[in-house]
Amino acid sequence: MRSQRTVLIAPAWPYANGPRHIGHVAGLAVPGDVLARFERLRGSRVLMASGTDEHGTPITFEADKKGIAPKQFADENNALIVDDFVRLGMTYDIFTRTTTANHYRVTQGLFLTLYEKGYLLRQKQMGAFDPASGRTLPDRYIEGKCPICGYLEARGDQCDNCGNQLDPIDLINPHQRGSDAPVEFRETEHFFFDLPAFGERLTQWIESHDNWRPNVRKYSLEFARNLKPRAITRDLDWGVPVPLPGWEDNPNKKIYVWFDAVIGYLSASIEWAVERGEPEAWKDWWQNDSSDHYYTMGKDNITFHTVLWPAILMGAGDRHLPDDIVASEFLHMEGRKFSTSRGQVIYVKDVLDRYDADALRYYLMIAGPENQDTDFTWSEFIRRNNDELVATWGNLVHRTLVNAHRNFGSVPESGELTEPDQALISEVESALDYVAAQLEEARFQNALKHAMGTAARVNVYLGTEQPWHVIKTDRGRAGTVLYVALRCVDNLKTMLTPFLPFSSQRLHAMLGYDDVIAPQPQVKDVGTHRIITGDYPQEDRWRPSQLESGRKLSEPQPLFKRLDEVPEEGAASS
RNA sequence: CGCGGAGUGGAGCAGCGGCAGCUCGUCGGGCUCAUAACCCGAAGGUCGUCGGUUCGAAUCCGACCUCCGCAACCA
Repeated sequence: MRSQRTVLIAPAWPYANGPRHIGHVAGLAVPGDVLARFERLRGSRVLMASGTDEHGTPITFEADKKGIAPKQFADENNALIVDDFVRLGMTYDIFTRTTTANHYRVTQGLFLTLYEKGYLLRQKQMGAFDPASGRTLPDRYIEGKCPICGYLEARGDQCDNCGNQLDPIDLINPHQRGSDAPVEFRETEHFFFDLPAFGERLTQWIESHDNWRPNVRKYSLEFARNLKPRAITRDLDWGVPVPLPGWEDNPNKKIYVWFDAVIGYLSASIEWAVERGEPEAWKDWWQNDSSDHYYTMGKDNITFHTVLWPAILMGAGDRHLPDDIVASEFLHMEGRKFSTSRGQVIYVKDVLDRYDADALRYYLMIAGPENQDTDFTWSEFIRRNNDELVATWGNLVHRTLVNAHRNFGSVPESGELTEPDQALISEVESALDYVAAQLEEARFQNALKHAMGTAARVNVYLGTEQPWHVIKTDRGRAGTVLYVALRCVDNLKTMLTPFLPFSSQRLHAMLGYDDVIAPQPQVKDVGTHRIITGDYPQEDRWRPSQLESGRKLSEPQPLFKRLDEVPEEGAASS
């Protein structure tokens, strides 16, 4: 009897400044969904909560360029991202937004708690402003002549020519990026979060997590060793209002986007609980020592989840800290880093318009940047699909089902099992345990490779036993071989369901089952906004197949499509 | 000397102290139930460079070279 785990899956919040490319979903969304599906399949109580991150200067900047309000810009991008994620089969229990009343309330509540406990410091600093709007200008939105090397287009934070770190106020002739608009420097007052107050606790806490990937651990420790108070308010008209007298009504003071974005994990959990009519249910995850919290993200987001967010949680008190930080590296395309500004992008939508979600999910999990930066190429995508997904797994399923369906129409009776029969079954069944152990540690590639390798073993078994020959002379034995193969396929289906939910559900039906093994998310309108949610079964089915003889098999259809065309490079770029 | 990651057969990756592995590709063979799919065998690497520790190093240590990331907004 396995004890039920209570698991929070917290994929990083995509920024609503445009559609998502495949690098985004490789790091945060797909790994999170694989974990969530796996945990639900083994009966864990799962809450997967995320949403779009919609505040901050870049949103206002992009909205201004398009001549629309920030909220409208965020609305449009949220809709695009929601669409991508639903098509990818991301089973969020809730995927919401940072522009909801609930999120504002939770963020302001945490702000006030930290304020009352004395963790927020007021400090004056020099800030850069756009004189026209009064908004903060982030360093990288300022350009000017480098005071060190004289390069004309040095950015406020760094000179791309000489590589020196700069302060925007030192630039000669500073102006706003992409225009001649002037930059104004003036004194401004902000709240700073007293991170140094948590330095020691953070260091100890990080050191205690030897299960984290080494780069996450080392990088975070280094960061935690050198903490400075960090601004959590900005001069901006777009964001969560600062909940203090004199600030609340100031149209140009808002909470800094990084602070409100990480709070989303908690606020979304609360929204989910309220939405389902159990307003206290979020506490089972957040005020429960024995729950497990997995955060999935790209490597550039590590310190937000290992230092800043934990510090906020420590400051607030009585909230569960992250348990595992599943940070991926970066995905490049055709040798170059993805870059929206350079048009070097493949959007999720463009892939899904042409290929099945499972093909993309497979590629991202088997060849994605789990341990190091990897390079996405179309030819490799096609090859992985054809040589691995179609040839190994798809073909095993198809040849097994075709033989069984054609000759028996249902799961055949099993005669006495030979030693090879039993050896194969036990090998496949032990793969269930191995894959589970790997997934528990977020070692996706190991898990998936092992499952695929096991599928190859079943192909060898069929090649050796040759039921299509044996049936001419010994129908009983042929039936037994196919029974063994079907049971193995059934087990492999279980292992692969977290990775390949769409095809696994179809296979499930072909094997004669009529229930849902791989549920899919839905979009729900909750009045003020739309969320991704779903009703996902959570029962322990990560167990050896009990496939019974006589179960009717339906007409087998190929699980995956073989792809012939290699698209031209950049075909999906825009 | 800012900090952290990574450099392994043609391609993509795993291994991280004990004869160098996997998938694909290539070559040869087998099979033909299956989406020209499946199976067997072979060739191919002095594991970025140089030095050190060790009975023994891809694996530990040092130096160097190359690539990537870094406090928000391209994950």
